[in-house]
Amino acid sequence: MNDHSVSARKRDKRRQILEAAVGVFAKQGFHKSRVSDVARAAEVADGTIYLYFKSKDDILISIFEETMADMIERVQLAIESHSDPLDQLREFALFHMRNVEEHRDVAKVLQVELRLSSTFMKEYKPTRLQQYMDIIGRLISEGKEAGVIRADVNPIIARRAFFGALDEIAMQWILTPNARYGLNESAEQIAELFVRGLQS
Amino acid sequence: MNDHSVSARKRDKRRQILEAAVGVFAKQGFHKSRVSDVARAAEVADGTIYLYFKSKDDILISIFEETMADMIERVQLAIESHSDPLDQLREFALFHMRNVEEHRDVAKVLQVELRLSSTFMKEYKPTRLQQYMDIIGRLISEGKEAGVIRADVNPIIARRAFFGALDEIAMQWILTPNARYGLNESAEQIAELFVRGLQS
Amino acid sequence: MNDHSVSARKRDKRRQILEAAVGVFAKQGFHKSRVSDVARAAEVADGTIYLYFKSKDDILISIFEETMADMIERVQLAIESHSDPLDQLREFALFHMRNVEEHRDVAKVLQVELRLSSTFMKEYKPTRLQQYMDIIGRLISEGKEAGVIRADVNPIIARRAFFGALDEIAMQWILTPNARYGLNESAEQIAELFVRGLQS
Amino acid sequence: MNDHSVSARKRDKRRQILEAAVGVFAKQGFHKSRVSDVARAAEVADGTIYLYFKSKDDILISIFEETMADMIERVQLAIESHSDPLDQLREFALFHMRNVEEHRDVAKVLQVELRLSSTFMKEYKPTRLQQYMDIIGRLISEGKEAGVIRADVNPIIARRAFFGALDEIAMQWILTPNARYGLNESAEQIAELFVRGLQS
DNA sequence: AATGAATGAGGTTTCATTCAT
DNA sequence: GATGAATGAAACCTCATTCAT
Repeated sequence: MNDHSVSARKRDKRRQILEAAVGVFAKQGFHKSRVSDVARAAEVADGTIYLYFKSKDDILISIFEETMADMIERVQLAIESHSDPLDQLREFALFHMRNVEEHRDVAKVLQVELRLSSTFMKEYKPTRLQQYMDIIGRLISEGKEAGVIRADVNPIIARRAFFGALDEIAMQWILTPNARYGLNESAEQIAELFVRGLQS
Repeated sequence: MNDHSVSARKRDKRRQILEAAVGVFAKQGFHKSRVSDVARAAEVADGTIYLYFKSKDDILISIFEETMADMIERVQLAIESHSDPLDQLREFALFHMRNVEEHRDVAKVLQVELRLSSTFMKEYKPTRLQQYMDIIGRLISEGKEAGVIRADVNPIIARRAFFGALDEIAMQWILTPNARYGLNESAEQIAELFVRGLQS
Repeated sequence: MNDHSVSARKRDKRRQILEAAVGVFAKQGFHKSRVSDVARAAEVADGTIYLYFKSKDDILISIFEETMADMIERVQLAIESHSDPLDQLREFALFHMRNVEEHRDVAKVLQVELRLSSTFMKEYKPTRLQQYMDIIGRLISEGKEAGVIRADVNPIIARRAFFGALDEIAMQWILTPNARYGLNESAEQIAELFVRGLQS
Repeated sequence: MNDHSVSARKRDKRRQILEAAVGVFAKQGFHKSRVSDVARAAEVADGTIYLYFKSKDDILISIFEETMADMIERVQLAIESHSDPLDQLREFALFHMRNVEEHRDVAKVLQVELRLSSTFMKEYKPTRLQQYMDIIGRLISEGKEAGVIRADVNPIIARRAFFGALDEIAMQWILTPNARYGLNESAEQIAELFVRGLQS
């Protein structure tokens, strides 16, 4: 057995636990999920979890970190196909909502459960979230430089407002079993609102 | 002892507990606050709390309910001074942020602690929050009827986007001890964004 | 208002509480009954109970004491109509069971609830119960002197065995909603057993 | 480590807790004993108790269940040495009392503490006690068939009367530190009483 | 005598984490 | 690396009782 296969197996087991955790947390909620529930779902022993994660919270944070890293990468690819910053913003909104729709379990854990965890938002600094929002901020700044966005727009405030709008709608959609509006329509509406609101 | 003084004393004690709870929850967080911490701060015995509230969660929910009821009333008064729905929306944003700024402790409990409580958002239906958001929705609908807001705006999506934007900024301001931007500037920026975004 | 009426009213309120307590304890069980439940049933304030009884346990003990005092008096009247100690024993059994049947609530409290109270049987010395059982013991001793009961019967053991037999059957009847045998038949059977068992 | 030693150790720890519990409950009473008292006596952590028992009540019920199962087995062996049902009844009485005398702590827990526990006698159906009493009933029925016991004896009533008599005496002996009569004499007296009372 | 608001002690159970095997 | 038995900290709430009015 060579090094590669060992570390590959290791990564596999880590992934195995992470995927089991997403399912368990989405179904029962983070708080109500016991570590042993995750262990059972991942088909490992309780103690094994602690070979890969520092704590129960660390599992949640890892889900967040890794999902966000992936999203940051993919959203950048998605917006590359446009050149106008405003079109890119629209693309961002569509991407975000499509992502929530396609990975409901992951989205539920990130949107709902993550916030119910007392460590998050307080002790943990969500750098990844910052990075994700920074993409929005960069687009706004580029728009300002290109003259398509009003000069008096504060990119720091605007990017957070944009993200807040997307986030609130996504949260609602996740919590409501049968939402009245699809996320696609919501994304379009929000994009339209902000594009009009931002442009010179 | 007449009826007035008795029920007044009773109301007083309830308020005494509620105010102590806001302080304790804002400082230590809801989860880390013990009922006896609230009792000590309110200068009553632990058991007394349960004469006025069903449970620890009930204290949190009562803070929410009563603060929201008050805000709903006051925001309606605040927007009455304007007649244009778009001006009223701007006033709403300013009112909301002014409120967060002036009652930081209460805002912190509502914005942060309430969401960390596992009962809330899941078992408890936040009717008051709905009512508060409904005011935004009503302004948008009125704006559409008056022709100052685009006909293709979906008020249900837009009101939630507007609230989400305000909420995200407020959350950030509360969690960041020394925020770069005052809430007043943020309110203006968001109002401007949405007014431009919504208008025909 | 003269002394008589005052103390009469006092006795009335005491009785009022005692009767309410029997009902409440029989229905909910002593342990699950709160003092305020008894107060509400007796239509007095919680504190009033403590003007008449030292503690919650004291209510239970008072029910016991007063019921037993009454039963001791009445059972003596009942057995007076017979002269043969063995007939008197039979009468005792019949009286005991008739009493359980006719005052099911009181019996339930005495038989079941009293024993579930941790003070009773341990700290409290049930003198009245002793007195009640002494009547059986006396009948047995008289029977021995009269020669109708075997000389080798130990009255102290026999009286407790007799009471234990009655008590166990009564307990079962009280706990079983629809008992297979009426208490009258049980009394006859036990009497027959002991009369035959005791006689020379 | 082989399977045997693992499950043996497991059984050992369970027994360790059970034996500690008997001692603690007998000394302090079930109600006054805290789970941590039992844990300390058994030299395990508080939480370990809950790996073997569902609740504090479950410990008590387990003591009862397992002791009764053992007694049922042993009393049947004990009465096998006789063939006459009346001799067997006598043997039963002697066995029962000998058992109480030899396992005073266990008997105290079963006789006294079990009844003071509010769950028992009310929610829990004591099947084992029924089985134990059934042995008496069976002996009586066999006696009737063999013609040594009166035809008009109701076995259901008689068996409970017999058990009640034994139980009441045992209870008294356990509660009275220096009882006047040994349990052996009491067993003989009760056996004599019932044998004479039952026989044709 | 009557009230009832206020008191405050007290204990079971869960479950994240550890560590000997 | 993997296991899973063992650990032990931690806090909500009830309700008998008191006492100022």
